[in-house]
Amino acid sequence: MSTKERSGCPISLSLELIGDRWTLLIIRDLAFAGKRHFRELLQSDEGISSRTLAERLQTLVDEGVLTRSDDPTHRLKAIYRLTEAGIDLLPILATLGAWGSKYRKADKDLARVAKELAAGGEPALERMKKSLSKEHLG
Amino acid sequence: MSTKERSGCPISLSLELIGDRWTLLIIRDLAFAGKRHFRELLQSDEGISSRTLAERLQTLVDEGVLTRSDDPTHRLKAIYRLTEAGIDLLPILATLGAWGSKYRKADKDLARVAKELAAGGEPALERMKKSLSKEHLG
DNA sequence: GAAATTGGTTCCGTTTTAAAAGCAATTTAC
DNA sequence: GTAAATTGCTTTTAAAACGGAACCAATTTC
Repeated sequence: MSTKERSGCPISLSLELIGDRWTLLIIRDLAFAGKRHFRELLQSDEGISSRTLAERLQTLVDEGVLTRSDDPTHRLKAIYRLTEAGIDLLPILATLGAWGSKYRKADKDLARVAKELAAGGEPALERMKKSLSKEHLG
Repeated sequence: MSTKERSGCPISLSLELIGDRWTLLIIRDLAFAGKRHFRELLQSDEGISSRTLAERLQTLVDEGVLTRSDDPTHRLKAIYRLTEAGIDLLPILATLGAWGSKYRKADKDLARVAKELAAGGEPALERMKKSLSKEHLG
């Protein structure tokens, strides 16, 4: 993930940060699966390597999409949370999920969930954003 | 771009195909810039290499997101067009554009365009989809 | 006190990517 | 009619990204 920007196009700038095979899966697990710790995020079905996970988390923190804080109940644990910018990635996850449900061979149950979120339109997204704000921003 | 699927998650499946730094920029240029030919697509501000462009176009055709056809007016030219699946990527482009406009240092004018499309909501997207259908599906 | 758990780091081999040059077929300019 | 330009790629070479496995010190659990 290089840092040199290629153009001022908003789509391009987004892709420079989240345009890869892993970043949005990390966000997905923070948003939908309630994961907060490194070892939890390591356990995704897709099997991210610890090296890649560590690097992505670092960049996401640096770029203001996540925060990293100490777990008060366990000194070795770090807590990763979404920032407002991270929560605002939700519409992207939703549209990706809707497209994948429609055009790829997706798991039935997960496809249904994705379609429901998409069918709910902006109101459903706003509700979920608010819920995420409570969980992640406190 | 490996072909082995990592999970049945719709988001993950979408990212396997379009989760990289280039694919959605190609779609963007087909959808917003009216580009149709290889050399036109090569001229993006971001400077994709001809090797990467060729490989991406091939997979997108294979996966049913684009079509490739001969240009009747010029034997050396090929015409790339969006399929229905390609046109349905528009909401993803729109949300990516909106996020980039809000959280990255985007060009002012392009940010305005992106925000307008997002502000128009689903009706604006549907209108643009119909317009793209006319242009690409004929 | 030994074993397990924590968030990573290090190493190494493979895959992906960028940059540049090249190419045969065709079209355009003169 | 011929030389130059244009077409969609392919080839080559080198650099960067990535995956897998092992490893680590600090801490927590048993």
